[in-house]
Amino acid sequence: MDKFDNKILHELKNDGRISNVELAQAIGLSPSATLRRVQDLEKKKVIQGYRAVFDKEQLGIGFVAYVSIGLNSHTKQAQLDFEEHVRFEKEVVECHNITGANEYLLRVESASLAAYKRFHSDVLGECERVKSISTMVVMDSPKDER
Amino acid sequence: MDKFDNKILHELKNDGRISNVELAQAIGLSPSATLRRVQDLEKKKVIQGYRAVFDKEQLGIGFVAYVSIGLNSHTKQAQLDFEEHVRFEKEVVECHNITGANEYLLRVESASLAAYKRFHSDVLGECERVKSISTMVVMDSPKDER
DNA sequence: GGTGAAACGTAGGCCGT
DNA sequence: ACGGCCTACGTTTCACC
Repeated sequence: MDKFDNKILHELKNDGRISNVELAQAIGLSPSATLRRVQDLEKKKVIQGYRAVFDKEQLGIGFVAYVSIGLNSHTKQAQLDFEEHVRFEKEVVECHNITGANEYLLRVESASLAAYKRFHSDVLGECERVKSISTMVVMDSPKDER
Repeated sequence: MDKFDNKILHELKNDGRISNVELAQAIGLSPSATLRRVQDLEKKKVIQGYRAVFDKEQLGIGFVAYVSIGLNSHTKQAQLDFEEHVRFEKEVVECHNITGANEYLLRVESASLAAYKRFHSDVLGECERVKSISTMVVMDSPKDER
């Protein structure tokens, strides 16, 4: 992990589809050496993959919220039950197990407030393990580098 | 935005570097038609870009937390001051303006707990607008599709 | 790490529906 | 307006230095 590798990661973060020749001249190495490094980083799983990023509004995602969830039991089984409950809900984009007053923090992306209400009642409200739900609606994201 | 476009987006979310010919056969169209659609989606900014995703642990990110921030003033100026304060902090990966008891939710990625402590004291503690700080340490992320 | 050449993919014009 | 075919061009990839 020398400065060339760091440059590679920097470039690939900005543009995951940059061509190998462009990448090579951006970091100051030949295309073949660059390719070997990239392949090596992929093999070592430093680079886990590549993803396209989309405009949520144009895809009909008009409502984003972080939802803090408290469970009624602190057992491992309760956690597994809850995780299973949200795993296949496509509106749940992230699920984090956190420290603090509540056990979980979700990022939920819905089409609208109405759609979120449905999610709130039908998914979260129907999970027996859920004790408390606290919704933080995202009004703006002045920084989002993920 | 028909079913072909949706398939394209689905494939590019899974693998942003899939080749056009592979993408074409995955969605059941010819390469040229596929390419035109992809270029069109890029032009319309439905596809905003492509990014490589990395293994944070291998890059020395051993500590991730969501931090809820309350300000001591609800004015627009206070918000702008705070946003400016975190904009150039590279440990702050996300900054969301939210509804609820506190105004902001940050995602912070640090090398270690010690590094986070430094961030907590030197960055957040030194911002005069900040009234309350509540840290939720991420212990696990059973789902993270971003 | 660099060079070169073969294999492969891209990108755009053209035609048919 | 949209998909398929064809082809020149560029890029990737690998054996070799």
